[in-house]
Amino acid sequence: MSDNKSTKEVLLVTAGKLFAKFGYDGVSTRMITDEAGLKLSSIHYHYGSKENLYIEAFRYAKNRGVRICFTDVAEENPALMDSPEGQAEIIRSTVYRRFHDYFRPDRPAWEIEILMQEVIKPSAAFEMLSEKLFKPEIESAESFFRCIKPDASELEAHVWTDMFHGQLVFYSMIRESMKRLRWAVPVDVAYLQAVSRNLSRALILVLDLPLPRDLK
Amino acid sequence: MSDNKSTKEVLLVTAGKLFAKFGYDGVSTRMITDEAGLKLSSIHYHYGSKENLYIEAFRYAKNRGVRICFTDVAEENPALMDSPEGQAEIIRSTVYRRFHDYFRPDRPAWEIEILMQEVIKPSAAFEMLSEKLFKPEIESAESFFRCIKPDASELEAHVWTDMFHGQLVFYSMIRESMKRLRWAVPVDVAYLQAVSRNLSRALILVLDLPLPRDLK
DNA sequence: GTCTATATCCAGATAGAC
DNA sequence: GTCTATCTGGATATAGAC
Repeated sequence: MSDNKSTKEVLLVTAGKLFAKFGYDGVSTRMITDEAGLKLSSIHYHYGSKENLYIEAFRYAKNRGVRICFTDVAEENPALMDSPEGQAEIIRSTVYRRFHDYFRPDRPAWEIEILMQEVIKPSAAFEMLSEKLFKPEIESAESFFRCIKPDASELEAHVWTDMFHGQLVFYSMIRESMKRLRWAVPVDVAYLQAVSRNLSRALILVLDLPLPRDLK
Repeated sequence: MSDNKSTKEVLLVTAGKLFAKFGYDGVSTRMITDEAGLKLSSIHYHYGSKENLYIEAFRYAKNRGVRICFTDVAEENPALMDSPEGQAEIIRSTVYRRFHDYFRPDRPAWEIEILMQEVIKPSAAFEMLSEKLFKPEIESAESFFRCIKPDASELEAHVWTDMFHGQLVFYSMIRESMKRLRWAVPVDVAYLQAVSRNLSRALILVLDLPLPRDLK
């Protein structure tokens, strides 16, 4: 048996990092095994094929993290839904926690990037993803917005939802090019906290809710 | 000579569409020529290499459209900078015109997508782009924000700028997956008008400027 | 379980007839 | 300018020794 499990995991994580960075087509099996200090055939022994290795890395990334949505926060403290101040607080808290979940420094960036790649360039794995990961997410946000603004059109609820998810997708994917465009200003924890704060303010103001004290 | 120019153009547009959709690595030269109804060697005759064809398609896309920025609109009517109402109007107008430029129905989507791909997955062409396309764009937005909010931190100016460009990148890239996630709600002209309206409102409110009448 | 060697295929590019 | 035929390299995957 030797350290079977360890080798398999090393392959998965090494592959995950590379797939997240260069995309499925941009990574060769040799790149993965060279990087991992293993031989080419180890991929086929442990995973059968490159595609299957991708799917496993993907699944692994999908099952990590917390990914709290608006409705989860609302359910934690239902009284918040009753006042505009409480509704604003749900938004502030959800945005903050989601940014924290996605971008906390001890979380490998590839785990988010490999998921976001699918949104931008859907592959064969997209259906699996969209049902279990994206759709519940989107529906939660939309139902929250429609609940606090029952007079809003369906279109408006979509657009508000997109504003949230759009920022998450954007900052997950553009860190490399940001490094090259604004080398003096790193997209680090402080930067993303400012983004989170700004996004909360934007959503709360656009929804015509009162700003919490610390967002004034 | 025969119809030399026409063949060359057909190759460029066909390749551009495919590169925008599948990325550079995701497209083979044979895919391009099959799609165009031509033979493989036509690429090398007219463009020398696959990479060069990509760069030419890229250049072509880069040189189309208008891409008005905040400072352009401000310069068109300098008096607007003097009042908060005018500043809000600059934002409204810039966002509207930019969305119109990017997403108007008679504009082939690939011309935008091939540019945005570079932001998400920078290639060898990135430097060429970033100097002439992205950097001026970013600097224009930042200098506008710093001009109307001189007390804001550098970080805040960046974050506001990102909110604008983030939405443009997001809606340029996610149309395919949106089709599959929210098939009942097409991301069409009406949708993108709602997005533009919402983004204007968000920027104006976040900057603490007065909302124009039609955005109330 | 991991290695080497190899099979098979498809990519980008080139040569040369027409 | 466009074609067919071909070169060369790199890709995924497999076979079989250890």
